[in-house]
Amino acid sequence: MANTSARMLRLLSLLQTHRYWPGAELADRLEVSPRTLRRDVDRLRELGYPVDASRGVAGGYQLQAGAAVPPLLLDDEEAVAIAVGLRTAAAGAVAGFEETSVRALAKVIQLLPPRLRRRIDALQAVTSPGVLGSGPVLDAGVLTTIAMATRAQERLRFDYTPREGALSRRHVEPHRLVPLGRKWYLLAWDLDRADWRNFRVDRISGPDLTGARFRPREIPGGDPVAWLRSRIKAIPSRYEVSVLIQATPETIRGFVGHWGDCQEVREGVCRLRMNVDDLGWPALVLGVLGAPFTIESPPELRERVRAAGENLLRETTL
Amino acid sequence: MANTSARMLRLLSLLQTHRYWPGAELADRLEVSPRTLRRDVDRLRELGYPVDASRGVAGGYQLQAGAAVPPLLLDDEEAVAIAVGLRTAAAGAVAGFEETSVRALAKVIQLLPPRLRRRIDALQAVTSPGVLGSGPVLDAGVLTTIAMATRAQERLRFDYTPREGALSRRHVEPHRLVPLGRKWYLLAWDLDRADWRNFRVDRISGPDLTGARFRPREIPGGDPVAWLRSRIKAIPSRYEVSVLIQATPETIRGFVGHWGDCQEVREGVCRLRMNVDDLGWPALVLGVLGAPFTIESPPELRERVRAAGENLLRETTL
DNA sequence: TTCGTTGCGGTCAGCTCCTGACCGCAATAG
DNA sequence: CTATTGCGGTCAGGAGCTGACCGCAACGAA
Repeated sequence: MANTSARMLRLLSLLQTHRYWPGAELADRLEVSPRTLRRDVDRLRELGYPVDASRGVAGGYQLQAGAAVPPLLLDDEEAVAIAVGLRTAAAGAVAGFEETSVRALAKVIQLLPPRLRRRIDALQAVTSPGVLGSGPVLDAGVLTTIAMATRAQERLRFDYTPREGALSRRHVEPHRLVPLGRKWYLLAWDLDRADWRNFRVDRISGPDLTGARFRPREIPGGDPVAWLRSRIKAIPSRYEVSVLIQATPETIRGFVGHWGDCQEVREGVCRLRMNVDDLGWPALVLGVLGAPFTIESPPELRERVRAAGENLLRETTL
Repeated sequence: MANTSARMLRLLSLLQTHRYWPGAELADRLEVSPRTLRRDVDRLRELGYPVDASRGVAGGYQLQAGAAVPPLLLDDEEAVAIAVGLRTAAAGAVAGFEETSVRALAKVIQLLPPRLRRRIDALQAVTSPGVLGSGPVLDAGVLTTIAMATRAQERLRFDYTPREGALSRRHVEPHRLVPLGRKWYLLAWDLDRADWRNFRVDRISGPDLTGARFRPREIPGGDPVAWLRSRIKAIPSRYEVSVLIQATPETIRGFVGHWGDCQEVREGVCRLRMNVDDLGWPALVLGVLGAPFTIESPPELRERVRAAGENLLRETTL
């Protein structure tokens, strides 16, 4: 408690919160003399954390950005916000960040006190609406639990419903979570079958950490992603969509964000390209934009657009 | 360097990464005797970080979740993932979390080394698509800069384009960022006008931190949100959407997530309610679901859906 | 069961380095 | 110019850190 290390952490924490601190106040809070505070600040600087100081009336100390990421000292709210944000990103809201996000999430969650975990779970329903038509909605709790088990090298039990076949309880050593073609896969050593298996995360339910540690086995070939790709029968076929739209690039980007690439081909006309699994999404973008358009590819989109249009015009009485 | 504090941080960092560490290896890495390592572990425990130890062959140390959030020691990737996730959440991907997210984001960003900030900025285009039809797309960089200025109590200059009137350069003391009705507002003391003003963040461009500190003034009344509400002429009128859809609640929730409230009114028919600023979004939902529906309110939605349907059926050649 | 491995914690001597007090100096705002 | 605030040198005292050594307690494999 009266420890130097603890005091340094508290000092870092103080510097991370308010931003500008008079030296006297810091010294007071840390219950040391101003001289010792100056020494502590020096120590932080030696550790690589750039602490700025300004003199004169209303001078003070301030932690700046440095070369390394300093230990983040978070309060409850911030920690929850970070976890929620990461969950959203992991669920696919930010393309290309799924895996990194889920790794960071596992780290954060593991360190979080149980009460905060519960708060995050309670907010589970509040995850992003996903991307329309992006396929089955992933249970963020399931994903998180698996990520934690993978990270902690803990055996995992869960219920699995294969594409065809009945639900069964599995017992595995989770090896790695891989996002592939908009879906999450768990690559694991199946203890009952004594072999490597992959599982689609959206088919997993009721995951339980067993608490039993294991020594990670070597994945054959060494590259989990390559191995997974070779094993998955069908990566969901994707459509390459290309349409011309009579609108400004800004308007279009406002709707599709980064989910599509928008190029102006001539004054007032843009070519929008996107890769999707489901054609419902581009169809509706066209509908809601309400601008004249031409479908270049794929042909299936034309069918889909027609069907969507007819459905929209056919309001019924339920 | 050979400091105890530094060593404790390194130990915490090690315990946060791999998860299970044999004592001998930790002692080796920290270049101390095993006895000292045990003492360091004890110190961590005294500081409130629960470090588990298991004995026997393959024993080791492990950091568990405790009562407080320990200092998060992140590597570059994790830090970037967190920032990107928070940005996404702040941009409105997670309802109700905008403000908390932006506060946490400001904290994280400020501590991040410049090279990581650049990486995040480079990923700016990769923010979430927002919610379709949610209005103007917010520049995450602008929002972040303002949040940093607010947090750091630094004066801010930016270009502002009011709803009516010409662009002008402003110089303000940023007081608070408030998300209101799906838009962000900056509440600030305008230095040129010597009065409180509020600014819509999506009308702000080219924000610059001046580096000049200021002592925060008292907002009249003390409640920034209340003050802001009273000043904003028109909070964007919201529509209360209510539709009947012939589909299971699960299907509908899979698409709308938490953005709507879905109640089964009778077998196979649900009532979906949502509050939106823009009718494009509910129109999209109806279209993508592709199920029979009845619009209960508002009447404008019927127009909108009809227009979208007709537009879809009228492909042209551009 | 037995045995090896690994963590636990007491004790001790040595000494590092932390602390507070005191000082004069430098930068900054008004 | 002056008050305020941070900077850093020096010193003496002592808190507390370190490594070495010890026997003990879990744990798992043979």
